[in-house]
Order: sequence, then structure tokens, then C-alpha cells
Amino acid sequence: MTRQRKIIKDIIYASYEHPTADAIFALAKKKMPSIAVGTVYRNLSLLVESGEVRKIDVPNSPSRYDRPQIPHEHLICKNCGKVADVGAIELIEVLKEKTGEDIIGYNLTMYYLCPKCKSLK
Amino acid sequence: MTRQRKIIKDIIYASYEHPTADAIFALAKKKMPSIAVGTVYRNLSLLVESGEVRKIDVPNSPSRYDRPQIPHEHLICKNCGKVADVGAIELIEVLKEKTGEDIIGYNLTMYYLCPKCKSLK
DNA sequence: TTGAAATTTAAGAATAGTTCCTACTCTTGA
DNA sequence: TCAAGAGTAGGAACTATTCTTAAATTTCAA
Repeated sequence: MTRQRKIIKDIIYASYEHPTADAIFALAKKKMPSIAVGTVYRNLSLLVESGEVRKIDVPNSPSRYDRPQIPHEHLICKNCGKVADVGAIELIEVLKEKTGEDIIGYNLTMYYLCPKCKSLK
Repeated sequence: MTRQRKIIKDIIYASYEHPTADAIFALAKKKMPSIAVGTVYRNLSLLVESGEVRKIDVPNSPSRYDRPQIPHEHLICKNCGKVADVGAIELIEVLKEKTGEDIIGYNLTMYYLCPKCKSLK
């Protein structure tokens, strides 16, 4: 846990804005003006891999980063791109009434090992 | 519906491979050697917008395109990136037993209009 | 404490997917 | 037939992210 990595993690844990890599870089730069973009990206990957930080993939715009709380998913405004949280329980409600007034669409991707790859392990 | 657009649509409807824009371009080029990458992307957007084609956003790799069948979602192999279909019913099963053996993770994004944007409309 | 090896970093070049721009071509309909 | 509008080809431009390289920092055995 280098100083740079600590700063990056702290920024994410202190934020409720689901910041982008760019926003994190800007904030980190205030605390350590010498930090580089590459460092932010590399450390974000490491933090995601270790499970300390959660990555939110946003189609057609920069990924965002979040602290791993109790299970929750994300609502993205189609107009301004703002990301909101949805608790897992609400989520089930939302899925149930998918006809729902405000849900314009959704994108669900699950990850697994396909039979071929599984057999190779 | 231009000739180019027809070719692109036909390729997607004839494929079971969830082709990428690049793969579509390669196949389109066989039927019409003069076609340009930009044309493929532009027509894919138009087809998606009109609902004739469905776009699958794949984090960290090129988007894929699919025909809009009965509701189904996608399973992506974490190792080789292959995309498989999951029917909506299976899907509920999968979500139910989320502890499940093979599901490594998932990414759910829903789209809506946030209160602020909704009030502006 | 020293200093060599290993790790991490800064800086910016490179990459890849996608979009944008411009001039040209095709289609449409009067 | 021909002018206006729509669509296209080709490639430059853009943007988020990754890679590369040399320099800085950390680690840890001696």
C-alpha cells in the first residue's frame, strides 16, 4: 500500500459521487501534485482486483469507482449520466415491475467460465 | 434503408456469434468492398436506435451486436470473452442462486431519468 | 547502516474503439 | 432531366486507457 494508492483509496471511500478515474486523478493531484494519470489507473486496477474498490462500467463513458458496500447496483440517468445507487431489495422490486414508469432500459452482463475454458483449467 | 444498412442488418440477423463492429465490417466488405468503417458504425447506431438491432456493451472490449429476440441476457466468459445467451427464465434462476458455482460476477446497469432531468422535460 | 535488487512511480507515447469531418456520390421527385 | 437532400467513403480526430522507460523509492540481507 504505497502513499499514492492510499490517497486514491481514501478519495473513493470519502466520495458519494462514484468518481471517474479523471475526477480521482484531479483530487489526488491536490494532495500530491506529482502523481500521474497512469499511476491512478494502475492503482485503481489493483484496488479493484483486491476487492477494496468496485468498478462500475458505464457504456460509452468513463468507468466510475465505488466503495464495496452492501450489495447494490446502479441507476444511470440517460440524460446527464449521473449514477445513483439502488439497494438489492429495491432492485428486485424494480426488476419485478419492469414495465415500470421510469426504467428506460438495462444492461445485465454476467461473468462465468464457458465450458471450453472451464475444461482447460 | 440503404444497401449498406441492409447488408449490415442481414449480417447480424444471420449470425449467432454476437459479432463485433469489426467483424461486421469484415463481412460487409466481402459483399461490398468499398464500404467504410464509419458507415458500419453509423448504421449500427441507427439500427440500434430504431430497435432493429440490439447492442451488447462489453466492458473493456468492443461492443457486440445481436438481433432483438425474446428477452434474453448475456453470459461472457471471463477467460476467452465468448458471449452466450441466457433466457429470461434461466436468468431468474441464475439470479436466485447467485451463490452459484460458475457465476464469477455480474454487472447490472439500469437506465432512467433522474428526478432533476425528469423535471426538465 | 549500507547498498544491491526489486518494486513502484512519473511522464508521456502508444493503442484501440469509436466518432467526426469533408468532399463526393447516389437517390428522389418535380 | 436535374436540383436538393440524404447517405457514403476515407481518413483524421478524439478519448479513455494501457504500455514503456528511466528514475525514484522501498526492502531487507549483510
